[in-house]
Amino acid sequence: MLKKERLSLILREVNIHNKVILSDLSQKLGVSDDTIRRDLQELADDDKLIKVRGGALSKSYQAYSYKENDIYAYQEKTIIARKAISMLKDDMLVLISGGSTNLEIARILPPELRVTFVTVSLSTAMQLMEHPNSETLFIGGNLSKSAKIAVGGEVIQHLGEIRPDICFLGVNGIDAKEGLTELEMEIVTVKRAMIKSSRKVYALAITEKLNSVRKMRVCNLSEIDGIITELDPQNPMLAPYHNLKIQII
Amino acid sequence: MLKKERLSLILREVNIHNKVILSDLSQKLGVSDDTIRRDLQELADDDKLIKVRGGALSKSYQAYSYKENDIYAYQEKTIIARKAISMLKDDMLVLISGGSTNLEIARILPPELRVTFVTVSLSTAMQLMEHPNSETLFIGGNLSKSAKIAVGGEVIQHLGEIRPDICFLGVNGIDAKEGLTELEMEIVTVKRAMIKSSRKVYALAITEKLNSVRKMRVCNLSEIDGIITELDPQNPMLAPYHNLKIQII
DNA sequence: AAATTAATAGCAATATATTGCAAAAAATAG
DNA sequence: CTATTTTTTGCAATATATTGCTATTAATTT
Repeated sequence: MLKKERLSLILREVNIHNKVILSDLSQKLGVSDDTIRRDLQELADDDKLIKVRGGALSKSYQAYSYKENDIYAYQEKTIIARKAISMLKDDMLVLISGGSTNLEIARILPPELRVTFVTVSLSTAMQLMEHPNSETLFIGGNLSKSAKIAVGGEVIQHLGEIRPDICFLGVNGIDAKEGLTELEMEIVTVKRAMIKSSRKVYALAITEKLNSVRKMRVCNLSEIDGIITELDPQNPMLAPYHNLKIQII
Repeated sequence: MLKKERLSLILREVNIHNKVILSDLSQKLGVSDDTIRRDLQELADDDKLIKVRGGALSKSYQAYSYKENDIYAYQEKTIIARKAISMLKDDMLVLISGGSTNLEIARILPPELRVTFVTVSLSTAMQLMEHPNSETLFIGGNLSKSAKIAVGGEVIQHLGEIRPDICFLGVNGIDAKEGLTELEMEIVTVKRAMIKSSRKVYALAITEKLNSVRKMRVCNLSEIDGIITELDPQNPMLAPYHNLKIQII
């Protein structure tokens, strides 16, 4: 049996039953536990399932048990959020993706700012509701359980109909050569549409995300206008990005 | 059984019943008390529940005693939610409005249920994201800060394009003569569109809301199919509604 | 105060993970 | 096709996690 076959069988199994037991799989497929373990690891790396001790759970099952609600790298994200906010002016139309850095922007938004936000992210929208002077437009569609954002054709179409002044894009992977990368195709599609519709696009990236590459490419860095990090723009870590004719903020 | 599964089940149990007894769990799940104790400890460390001597309480139950406004009349709403859920069958298209009773439905939804939800409410959508087997479609539009739901023409238009099997409508005011009433015109418009598009419409009303009238009328009671309350359908308080040829559940 | 019940800590048995490694299989280049 | 390189696989040794058990302590009830 080819490895690919095995992988897709495993994936099918986990999607049907919401869980798989490692030892069951190794027996059923006639390979060693180690092989299955590596398979599950690989699928987990690709975000296709959740690996747990002794087996795996489907991504949707995961919901109940492990939710990452702690705000990781909080300090860094606040710095990025402040830089981003300083670029906003009254009456702008601002497109804002999901992710915790964008959530932080929504949280620390100055109350007197009067802008209209457009978003596809439930959490971001929720936070924007707290702001007294801004309007929020939510672009609806099928909701992705993993990212909690609206995805699909309808979203893309809608994004094509607006022309935001600025877009703050949370990133999963960012690399000078490979550009912006993501884990899920659905999200890639939405982000591409966001980039296309906006006059200016800034990627928000904490140091940790710098020079990391995921499976799916969103775009080259030349297609966006700038990167906002928590570092000083002159920091040597940002050197690889200085040759690219994009702003480093 | 995988550990994560067990944790999920416990969390689910505690969310449905508001409390769990340690020994009940160990018996039901066929593991030792110690294991359950450690599980509860772990979930408590993750802030998913409140560990108490001999068992655990759900966080929302705890919240009930703190901030009454948030999860007011929690018990009653859970009863209504259970009744509503009993009407759902696999593969249904379910339109669900905002409000805390609908939130409760989303919260205690049986994991194995496979339905597609359509909603305009951010909070409801957020909660539905936790469900492993259901799809959720969010109808986007301008977000209303007070109700945290999408409103406006786009929403109305979209609602006209779907044909849900059933609609659970949270209500603000309900009265035998005046019908369903609301405080804001924007919401009235959305609710009317929801009623119009759905094959069956059920209003969710805790006793407290019965016989109350707000400024804006949504519809007469003859225009909906039934009322779900936490009371026994034969309860005298419901007498005024029995003449109306609509279901009392 | 005595009896009951639950929590804690330490321990042992078992199950699962990780790592490095070598053989086998597959892919690639010549 | 053959030789070479890369990937995949199973294995062994070691490390870690999970679980149930016991003894002890703490809390609660009678």
